[in-house]
Amino acid sequence: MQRFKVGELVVDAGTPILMEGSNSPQLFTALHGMGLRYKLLADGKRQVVNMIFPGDFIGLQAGVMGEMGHSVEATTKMTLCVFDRSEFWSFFKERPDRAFSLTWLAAIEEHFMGDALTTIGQRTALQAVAWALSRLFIRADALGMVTNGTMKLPYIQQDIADALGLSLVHTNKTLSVLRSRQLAHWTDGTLRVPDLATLAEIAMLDDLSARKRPIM
Amino acid sequence: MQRFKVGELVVDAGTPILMEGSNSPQLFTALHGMGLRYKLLADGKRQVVNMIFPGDFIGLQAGVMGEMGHSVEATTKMTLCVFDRSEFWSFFKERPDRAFSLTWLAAIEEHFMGDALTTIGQRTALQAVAWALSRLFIRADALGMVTNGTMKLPYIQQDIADALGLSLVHTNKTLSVLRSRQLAHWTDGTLRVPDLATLAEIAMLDDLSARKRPIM
DNA sequence: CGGATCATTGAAGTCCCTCAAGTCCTGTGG
DNA sequence: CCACAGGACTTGAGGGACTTCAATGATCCG
Repeated sequence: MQRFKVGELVVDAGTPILMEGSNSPQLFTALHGMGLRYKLLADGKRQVVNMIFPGDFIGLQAGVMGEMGHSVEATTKMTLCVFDRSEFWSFFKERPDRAFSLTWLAAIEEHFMGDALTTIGQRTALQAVAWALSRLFIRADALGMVTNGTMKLPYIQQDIADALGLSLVHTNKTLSVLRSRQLAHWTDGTLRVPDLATLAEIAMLDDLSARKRPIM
Repeated sequence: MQRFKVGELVVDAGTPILMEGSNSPQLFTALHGMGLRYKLLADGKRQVVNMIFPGDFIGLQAGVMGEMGHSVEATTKMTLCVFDRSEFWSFFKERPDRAFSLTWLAAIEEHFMGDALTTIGQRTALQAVAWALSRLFIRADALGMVTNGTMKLPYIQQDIADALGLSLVHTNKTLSVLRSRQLAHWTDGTLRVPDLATLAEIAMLDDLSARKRPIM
């Protein structure tokens, strides 16, 4: 990958990285920090499409379709590995193994979004929040970001609300239910999950293992 | 592609094609007919993830991850082009251009699902139904399946309801609103859209053009 | 100290869901 | 040929999960 790497980029929390509809000349891999993918509607409503963890590839749609379907923003300070979009094609020709990995990543993303769709469409608020926290926790655990059953979760309640299609108020109340049931304590940017099995059961999550991901 | 093509398959309406969690040895491209991608929840709820049109590739997730994230079912009689999953990798090595197309398709799918997520999460029932019908109509138009402002739409109301996370009853009532406003008449498997611009405006759809798609 | 952001809580309202009938159509079998 | 069952669509009524409105407290910062 070094051949295609242009450099590294460090951005502050809150920095926009890619804009929906844009055709960025640069693609990224998140090295440190966390971010947010989201779409904005004409009336100002926001749908959070996904959370970005270290290792995530950013800009696949721009690379292959020439246009992003969502915006990307840093939630914490992030450092990004920068690639040149113009090298994208030669990448496919010269490194079929890496091209395969890229497609794999795209498939994982599609898989996740089908799951998210099911959550928003079919799960209740309690199930949905439990689902979101479970997924985040499992993902973080696979990355070694969990110690003593706790992890850094640097988002605000509005982010989760926008991810689940719920109002901020109801998200808050739902979180407090999970807290009172001793299933998930998320305060001050730290999430503690004492009983993942029960949380996942509420979420109707059938697979507690993290999906294997290729790294770009 | 002929090299990888194993044969053709004709299935009746209602036939399951791929199952969630399965690792099918075969991948498909839809040649004729229409289908449905969906996920089932433990409590029996169903989320329709996408509608399948002629030209759609089926089984990418199985091809690359070894496991489908959703089930696929034929809604009408379908004829499928069958590929061998075991050839998938050599495909990437020998035909980087086609591999690129495949990734492109995956990106399009991801793009669509982000849009769908936004619909279910943020749009009202009326906007959501308008969005769904607009998308279907635009997609069909791009495939030449629209004549005189009408197209075949061989789904039932429950399918759309499950796609939008709405109840059947409310979907029905919302459809009748669009009908009374002369914006979309969908009866007997035929959809007529006399005023796409207005329908799309209700849906807060900003792009009336169909996305260019590579064919596998 | 004023302003901004975020979390929290109570109260009122509404969009949508569930329940319940009833119609229409098709296919099936006596 | 008619009775019956099943599936899809339709419509009304009531209830509930969630939204919106509103106010408060906590924390941080220039």
